[in-house]
Amino acid sequence: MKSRARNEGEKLERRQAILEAGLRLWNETSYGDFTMSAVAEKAGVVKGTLYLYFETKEQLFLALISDLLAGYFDEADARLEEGGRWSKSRVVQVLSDAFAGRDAFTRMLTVLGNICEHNVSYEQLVAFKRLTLERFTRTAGLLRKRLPFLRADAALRLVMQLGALAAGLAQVSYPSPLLDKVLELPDLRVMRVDLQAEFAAATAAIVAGMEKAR
Amino acid sequence: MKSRARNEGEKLERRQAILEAGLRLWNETSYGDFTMSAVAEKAGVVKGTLYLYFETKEQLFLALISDLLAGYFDEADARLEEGGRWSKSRVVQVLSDAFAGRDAFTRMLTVLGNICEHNVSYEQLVAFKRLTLERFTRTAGLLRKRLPFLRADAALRLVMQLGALAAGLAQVSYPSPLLDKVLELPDLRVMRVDLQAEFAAATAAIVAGMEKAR
Amino acid sequence: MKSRARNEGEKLERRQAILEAGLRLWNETSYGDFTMSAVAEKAGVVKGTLYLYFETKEQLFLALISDLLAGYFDEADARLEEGGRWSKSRVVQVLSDAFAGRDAFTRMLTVLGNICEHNVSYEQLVAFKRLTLERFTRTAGLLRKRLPFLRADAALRLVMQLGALAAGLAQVSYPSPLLDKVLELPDLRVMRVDLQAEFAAATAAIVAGMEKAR
Amino acid sequence: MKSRARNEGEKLERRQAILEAGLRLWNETSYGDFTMSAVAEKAGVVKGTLYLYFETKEQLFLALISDLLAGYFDEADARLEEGGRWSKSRVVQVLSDAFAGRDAFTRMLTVLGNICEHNVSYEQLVAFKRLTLERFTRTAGLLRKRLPFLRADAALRLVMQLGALAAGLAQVSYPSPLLDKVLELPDLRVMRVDLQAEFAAATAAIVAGMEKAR
DNA sequence: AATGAATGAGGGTTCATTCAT
DNA sequence: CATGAATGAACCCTCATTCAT
Repeated sequence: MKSRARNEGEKLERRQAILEAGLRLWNETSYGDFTMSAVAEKAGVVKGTLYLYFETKEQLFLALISDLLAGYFDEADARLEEGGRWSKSRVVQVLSDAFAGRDAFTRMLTVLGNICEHNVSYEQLVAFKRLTLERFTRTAGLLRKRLPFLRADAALRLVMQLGALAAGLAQVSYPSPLLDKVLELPDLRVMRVDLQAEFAAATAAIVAGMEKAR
Repeated sequence: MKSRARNEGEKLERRQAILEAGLRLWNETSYGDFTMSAVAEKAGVVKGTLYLYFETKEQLFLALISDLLAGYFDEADARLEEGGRWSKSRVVQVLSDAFAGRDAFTRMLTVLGNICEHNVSYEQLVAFKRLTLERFTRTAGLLRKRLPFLRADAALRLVMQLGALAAGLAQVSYPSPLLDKVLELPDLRVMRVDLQAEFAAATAAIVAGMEKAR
Repeated sequence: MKSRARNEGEKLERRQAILEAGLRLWNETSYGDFTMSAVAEKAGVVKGTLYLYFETKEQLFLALISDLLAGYFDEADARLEEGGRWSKSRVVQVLSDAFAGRDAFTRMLTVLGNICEHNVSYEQLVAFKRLTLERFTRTAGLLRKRLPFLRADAALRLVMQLGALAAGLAQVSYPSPLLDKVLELPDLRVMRVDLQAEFAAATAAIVAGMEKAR
Repeated sequence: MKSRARNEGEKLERRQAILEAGLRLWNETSYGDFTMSAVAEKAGVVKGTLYLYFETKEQLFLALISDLLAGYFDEADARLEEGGRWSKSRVVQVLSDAFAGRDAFTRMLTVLGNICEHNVSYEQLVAFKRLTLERFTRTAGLLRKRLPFLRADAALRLVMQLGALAAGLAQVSYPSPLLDKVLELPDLRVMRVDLQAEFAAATAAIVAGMEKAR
């Protein structure tokens, strides 16, 4: 990729191209193998170039996760704004459906904590947390429209709990090849977790419980 | 610690001493600083010695988490077996109380996924998953006694969901020093999570929801 | 600084502006932090532009040192040409006074050797050495007028020795922050060196010795 | 070099072997090419091994220079303790003779300042400065015996000034191949400096001057 | 059984320089 | 003439693991 990004727009494109390369890599490997060398290679770029667009590996990663986060909430929000009759189960469906095909996102939730511990600047972290909060808040607002029994603070809390739930389920839902083999043992098959299904079930329970609690 | 472990019993003791050293280290540092050198130093032993008792770093870590896991469930189970009147809220209380003072455990849930992906043998992983399943099952059984509306499969599912929830909440509950500073910003304070409280709330909702669904 | 230098004069001006920026930077940082990016930034210019005026970093540095060298000798020479009665001690005074406020110069002597070893062209080096020799010779001539016992070769030798002395003293006179702290230890305080004072003392001794040797 | 250093003595030997490799490298290259990879290669050892013996590159370098410093002063001191009649010129001779064959040492003086600025710990720097002061003091003591007109403080000052002189002369005495070619030009030949000769001349002058000043 | 010196492969990052625009 | 994105080579250093002792 020798062509140069000449203006602001092209710089953004290049940045995006790097992120896409990072995403492709992430889809193939675990965090341990997510190295800057590998990202550079995937992007057809030299390692140093990466540092023109991202100050550290962690910042790149944070940008990646920000995009994926936005992707999930964009879809969920869009569907929450659709018309028709709304029931609890439809809400649950929407929220869990939005995970479909977003393995990269959910797997990333898994390592998020570890990333934020190192090599990210205060400003970057603030920006990321603000972004997260913003999306949480927006979605919480939509949820209140669809689930009128929710109060404002309960709605935000619900989103945060669902986020944690998704992150936790992700931990066990994406077995490494080895774990995958392990879970083929008859007695262990029950430990297999289908993120979407389990998320839907737990979410349904939480929502139902919240309504009951009023 | 130059004395040699001459028999099986002494070997086990030494192994346990290493694990305790590892735990002490884990209480002081993050996964990034959890190096074999550091464990060895804490144990008053030399790096090579570690490999007489654990094939890899990950196996050591898995042993550590197994102990902590057992610790949590030992407490929860013991309290679930106590007498008196049982209500949903008492169950919830017991489950969330058992997290108190178990930061090492919850923090470890955070990195569990990443560990299991690398450098652990098939047998080790089988053993770990079997152990987990065993504890899950036992506790699920106790829960059925305390929450009679639960069916067998629902009880196990509940335990797994709660496990995921705890892991997910842990991700956001143990901020690094930097993140801690970030979360002092007034607008971001709401992103702070108290693992026990949030776990209790979500668990209550899930349990309530499950009862309703019958 | 987007305006273009259209003619020879403007090119020289721009070149000078870069050198001044380099000097400002040098006054703030050590050689390790003297990067082309930093120079460019200080000059309000882009990295590539630097290379329109200087072939390499070292050439830029050499130009900088040439200016500073000239500055020192301009002052010393001017004062050596003043009237009045001349004594050895007045000569010594003049030579050491000229260092006052020239930290940038003396600090640069410190790295001169390392620079000349790399990345400078034959022509550049010839030019620099000729410049140096020229200034040495001119000042040596003035010294002969003020210290009549000096012979021509002795005068030049004196200047060269004083140059070396200054360079050597500079090495120890500009402690890094860490070294500065080290030299606060009572027993090490004696290792602190005041360039001007020490230079004056040694110069006085050398001059006296040369007179005695006749 | 696969054999292992088994005990303290052998560790010291290995450490010494690394330093000797470093010295050999230093004799062939400039500081810019003095990399840990190169040292490792010269020592027939892997890069990581170096870090078993030295915490940083700079510490290794400091150890190297400490050895060379000791070497110079060992020789100078030994000769200053010899019997016979002592004159100023014999003292001067001894001090400048001790530089013979010590190019590595004098060249190192050249970069000393730059090294101490980075990546050396407080303790290391203190140790190095104490070592230096110790040798300075010891030699100053011997000088007083040989040059009875020297007072204690003057003797130490003399040593420090001679040190600076040597460092400064070294800067110009070890031309890179390119500079060497430059100094073949007839008009620049006079800029060539013979460290020993020039050091002797300046030292003679300083000593003479100090005597005169009493 | 215990040691700990040595390995080796790579980690992230920096920077002088180039060259397409 | 000026730009600045891209390069590429090297930098120092880390660490899980091995194996001679």
